[in-house]
Amino acid sequence: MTVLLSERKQHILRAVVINYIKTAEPVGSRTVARSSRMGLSSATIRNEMADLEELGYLAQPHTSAGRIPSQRGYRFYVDNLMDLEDLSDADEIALSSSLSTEKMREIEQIIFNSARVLSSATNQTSLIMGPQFKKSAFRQMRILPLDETRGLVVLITDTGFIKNKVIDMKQQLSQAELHQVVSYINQKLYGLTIDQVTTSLINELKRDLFKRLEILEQAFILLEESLKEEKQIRVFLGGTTNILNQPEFKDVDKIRRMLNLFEQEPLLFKILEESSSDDDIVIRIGGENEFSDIQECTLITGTYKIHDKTLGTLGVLGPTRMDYSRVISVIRRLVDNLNQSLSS
Amino acid sequence: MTVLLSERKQHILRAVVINYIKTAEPVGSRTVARSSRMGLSSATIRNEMADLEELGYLAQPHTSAGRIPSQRGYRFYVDNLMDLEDLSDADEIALSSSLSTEKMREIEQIIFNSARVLSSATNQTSLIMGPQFKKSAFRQMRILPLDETRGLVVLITDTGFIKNKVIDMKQQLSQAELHQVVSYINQKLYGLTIDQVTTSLINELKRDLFKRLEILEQAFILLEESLKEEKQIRVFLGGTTNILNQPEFKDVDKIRRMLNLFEQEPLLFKILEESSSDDDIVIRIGGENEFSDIQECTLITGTYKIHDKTLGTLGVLGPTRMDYSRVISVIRRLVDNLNQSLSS
DNA sequence: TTTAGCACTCTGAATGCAAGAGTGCTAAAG
DNA sequence: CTTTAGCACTCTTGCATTCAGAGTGCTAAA
Repeated sequence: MTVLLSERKQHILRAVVINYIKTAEPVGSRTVARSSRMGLSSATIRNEMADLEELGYLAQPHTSAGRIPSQRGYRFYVDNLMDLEDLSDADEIALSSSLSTEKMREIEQIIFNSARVLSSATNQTSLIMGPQFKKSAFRQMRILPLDETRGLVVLITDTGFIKNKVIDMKQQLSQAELHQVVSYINQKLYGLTIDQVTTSLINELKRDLFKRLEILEQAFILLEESLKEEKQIRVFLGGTTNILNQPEFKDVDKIRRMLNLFEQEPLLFKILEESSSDDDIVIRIGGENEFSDIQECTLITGTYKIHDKTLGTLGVLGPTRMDYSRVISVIRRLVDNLNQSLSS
Repeated sequence: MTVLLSERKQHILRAVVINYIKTAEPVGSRTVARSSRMGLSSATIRNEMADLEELGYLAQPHTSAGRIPSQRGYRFYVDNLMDLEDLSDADEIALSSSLSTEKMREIEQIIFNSARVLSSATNQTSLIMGPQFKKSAFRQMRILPLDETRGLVVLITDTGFIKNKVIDMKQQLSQAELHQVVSYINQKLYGLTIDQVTTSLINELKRDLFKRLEILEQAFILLEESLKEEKQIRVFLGGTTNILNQPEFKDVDKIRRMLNLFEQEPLLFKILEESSSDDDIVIRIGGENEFSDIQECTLITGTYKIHDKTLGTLGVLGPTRMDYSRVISVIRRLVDNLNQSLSS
């Protein structure tokens, strides 16, 4: 996989990719000859392009059409030819302003907002996976009496999740008793990730406490339900309609398959998880994706974290013909922003 | 607006509507002659259909095509001709099973699930608006100390909303003091709807208490933010891709406009609110809709409530050619179900 | 009042044609 | 040996034409 292409071929490949990204039309030799001012005639370019096709970097929709980059061509472009410019000042301003909308309080809101910004900045569909509840560490549980027979159970994790549920208590409970039970639970569970709070552990707790208090059964139900419920983590989508603007999706059937995918959260989750890594940014071009549904697409993802602990992944999904450079810059920017906003 | 149509015309109109709903093809005189066994030849039917067109109940896409119902035709059908059958046993079973998935705990989950069920039972896109936070009555506010410097503020309404926020307290606060403040607030706000808790009322409270305690500022922030944040109520969508299956949406441009609409929650909210009423079920056919974006669609909505207090609205949005009878039955069924599940 | 018959209209699919874009190849020029 | 000009060839796209099929409206007879 070493670089075997002559300087000139690289130039031409680059020109084709850039041009195709911009116009979505197969690009012909004339166009390349004109755009890359290397003083060569279209005939020469033609020969080189034929070679590039032979080597698998370009493809031809049909004889006598221009060339379009193949998956391999994009890959080579991304790895060797693309220059990553910083965002323009205008972009930078636009982004900051739509992100910094004062301190948003809910973590969900931050994520949701990011999805919106990401999609509108890239004109593609964006996906964001929020912090995973199950990987969060149990911090504490509280029970707040509401009236004689009811109480509010609250469960808090280190990543800022707050789950709650109103429960009916069968008997009245003294403050002291309540306090005792709750602190016992807290002591047992503190620091464990939600993943680690297994049903058997809960049952064990129950055994310890049940003899004394049958009342809190519903508090345990909250715990147990939390475990189940969050199997599928929420994935936020932005700009799902952007995909309709792409000329590669003018076929209703393709659109249907794509939108269908978007409605299946668990699948989206898998796709994102699959693509998340400790690396900076992951780029999956066409067939490099595991999932057959998106093998005509490119997925670019970044991972945001806090104190080296991975929180979630965000990314952009679009046709392989996308503005790689720009999308990468925007994702970088958003990852930075999330890292920062969430460290509070 | 009295019924001026002869028995026979009604029969024919009915046949046309039913047929068109099923096939999505303009229906011609031959088809009607065959399907409605009234022993008339196609020529006779033809004359009647010409009359019905004159009267505005039918329309012709072009000369020498069959007829399709006009908006007025649908309206007449819905008001006078449609017979509402109960759901088939099979449907009934399918619905019950997907609805009764044990007691779901979160109100949001119930709503969300209903959206899914509604869309898949009707093959259309469904919209559901949850209970309106702002119309809920303040029940109580609590502050739960977490550690020395932080506390959890919890806000509870009569419709089961639970809002919470972790706050930093600048100074430590004794249990007693805390209790005093909180119960003062509760006393002042109890029973008011969130709508009625205006900024000025909050400021008044602040004035009363500030002198004593500057610490709780953030608790007030929760209150204030709750007011702002929930301006746009969540609208849940189900089966947005169903619309792609309808032959009337085979144009990418229409699809785009539709999906775009779906991304604009505030608009959806308006549409639903507009269409909600104390009546049982509201049907808006084509141009009867206020919003120009959906004037090629029919919106059928039902309103669910608890103890005569309106909680929210749910509905189905699809092409004017939809299976009115079935959709109405399903919506009725779901409204009943929601009324019941939410009365706990 | 109903019906049979017929001319007429419109759609949609199939076909053919011309223009345009781009290629591949060959032969000449550098 | 590399580059370029020229040219024949291919494929798409848009446009016009044709033709069968479906359905109508009208007229005249039952």
